[in-house]
Amino acid sequence: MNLYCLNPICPDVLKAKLEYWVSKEAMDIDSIGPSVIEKLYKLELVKAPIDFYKLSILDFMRLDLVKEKSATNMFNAIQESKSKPLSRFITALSIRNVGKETAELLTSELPTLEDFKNATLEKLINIDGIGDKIANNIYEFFHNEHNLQTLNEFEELGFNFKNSSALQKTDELAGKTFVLTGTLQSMTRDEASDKIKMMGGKTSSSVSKKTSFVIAGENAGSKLDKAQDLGVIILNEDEFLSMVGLK
DNA sequence: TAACCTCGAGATCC
DNA sequence: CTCGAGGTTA
Repeated sequence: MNLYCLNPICPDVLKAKLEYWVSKEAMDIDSIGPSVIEKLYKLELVKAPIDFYKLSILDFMRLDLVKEKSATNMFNAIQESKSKPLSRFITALSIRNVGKETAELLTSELPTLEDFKNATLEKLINIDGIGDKIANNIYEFFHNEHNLQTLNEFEELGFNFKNSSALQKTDELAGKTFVLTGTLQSMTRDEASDKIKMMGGKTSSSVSKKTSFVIAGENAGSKLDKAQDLGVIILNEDEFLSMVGLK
């Protein structure tokens, strides 16, 4: 069972949400990390994600962490994040049990923020992969007065949710599920994952008997052991690159 | 047979 | 968490 801090203004929870907002799987604002957030929070410049978007370059310089150049980078990174895909924004909201994968699933059915606000419980529950828990979490989030007010503020601050241009997909890997483990030399795991999806395959984060292939990079961990236990086909980097036509 | 329950497997969350 | 299989109930 999971335990959560029940204090609604618990500083550690608030800071964790801010860190999650900028994290790679959410808004991916690389130039801002835990130490900047710690200072912004301490100076009461940022208490919630919306506050990031009200900061000036001078505010960053006030932190005594960086000079003008880095401060400008941080400011720009925040402004640019306003055009990230809606799925990233939904992920970043920290709705319980709604992470990257669920957010992507949701935005494929609900392409605009309005769709989220208007979605009925029934509509949410009828989305494949969404059950009553997540449906309720989403519904409640988008029917909470404070949340709606904040969402309006985001929109007023210029969020426009550019969706990534849909490149042409193929179906060579249709029906195949891949699990990546370890470090690849020629690309990151995200890049490999994108390539697999572009070719119609799926990626998963855990190995099971439904896994078609495990791609093992350097220092592969327990997923490799599990693949061996289950007799799942294991590919090294070269074999994977050949399979996807990159070598 | 529909409604309800529990449980395991698979996948994801943070 | 979600889902579906399989058992139980009425």
